Amino acid sequence: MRWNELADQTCSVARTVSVIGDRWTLLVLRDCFLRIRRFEQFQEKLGITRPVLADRLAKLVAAGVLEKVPYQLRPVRHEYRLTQKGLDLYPVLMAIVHWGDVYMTSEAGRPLMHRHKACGHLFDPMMVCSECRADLTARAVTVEPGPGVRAKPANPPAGKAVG
Amino acid sequence: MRWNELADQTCSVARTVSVIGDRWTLLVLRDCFLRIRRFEQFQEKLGITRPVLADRLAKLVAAGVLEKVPYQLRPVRHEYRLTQKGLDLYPVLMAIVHWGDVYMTSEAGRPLMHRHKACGHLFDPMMVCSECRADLTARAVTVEPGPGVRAKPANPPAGKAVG
DNA sequence: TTGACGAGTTCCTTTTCCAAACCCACTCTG
DNA sequence: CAGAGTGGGTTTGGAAAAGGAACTCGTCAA
Repeated sequence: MRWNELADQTCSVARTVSVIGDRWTLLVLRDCFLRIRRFEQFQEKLGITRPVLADRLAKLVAAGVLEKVPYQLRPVRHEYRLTQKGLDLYPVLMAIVHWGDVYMTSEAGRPLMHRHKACGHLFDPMMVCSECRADLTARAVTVEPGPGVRAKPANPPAGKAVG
Repeated sequence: MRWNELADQTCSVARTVSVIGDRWTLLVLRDCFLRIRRFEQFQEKLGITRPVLADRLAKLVAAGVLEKVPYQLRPVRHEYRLTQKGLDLYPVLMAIVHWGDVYMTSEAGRPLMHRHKACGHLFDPMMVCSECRADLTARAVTVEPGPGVRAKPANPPAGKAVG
């Protein structure tokens, strides 16, 4: 299966992975959330090669995750900003950061802390059920087919998730 | 930067990406959460080639995300199960699924629905602040250096996240 | 008119990935 | 007990992607 076939699958994970399922793309997005916006900044901070960076940025723009905004004319220069679609990837990035903080941190401790402006506290991200707001775990969830199940269901018709 | 250098970075995203930042790995994990456990099942459901599947499973086992458990002897056969470390990737997968449901779903609707056993409702996953339990957005969070900032800080010393 | 800057391209080498086929231990069937 | 079947992988080359360094293209400033 090639990258472009992924997007055609009847599975939200496959479709999302077709956009962000690449190591460099995820690192570029991390930097976007840390307010990096310009080609040279990305290149220096990431240590990514220029051709790969140009390719990833173009793909993210094509996917509607970033937009290219001119910040000066003569010569025209652009910066890359997260769109709302891109901002909505925040939970994905935060979930990744949190897992890394828990399982991949050196003895020195986590490299970055997060503070919630609204309540003022340092916090960890938590995933909860939208209906009852209880903490979510894999074992507490079952899956059911939705209206979009069709053709080649990469997902099974039904069943518990994990056991 | 090569894959193995990623894990050495002072950044939880980079470290996590060194484990799961690969399209096949994410799809394998998706299937793990859907209770797929055996080599042949993964291979058939994913359409992944055998060498790549063997490689990804071995890496996930090495990373402690999956464990190889014998389910029969003579001939000995193993299945791959999520460890606690692997189960804790659930928020990452759910965040990915949710974003795909919102932005990548065809007109037919989402392919899979999730039901929370505890409350009985179909739900969406939400990310909230562990301290005040309010919904989290990128704009509501600032980052600060933690104790693990050192050497080559791939993260800036401080600053708001997005604005 | 030479340099510098920002944002990319081009070109070539090295890795990594993929597809099909092959292998191996063991069991079952005739 | 020969041959086929099963589960779980390797081996082997060709295709795609990543890495590295240099080059291009407007524009301005010295």
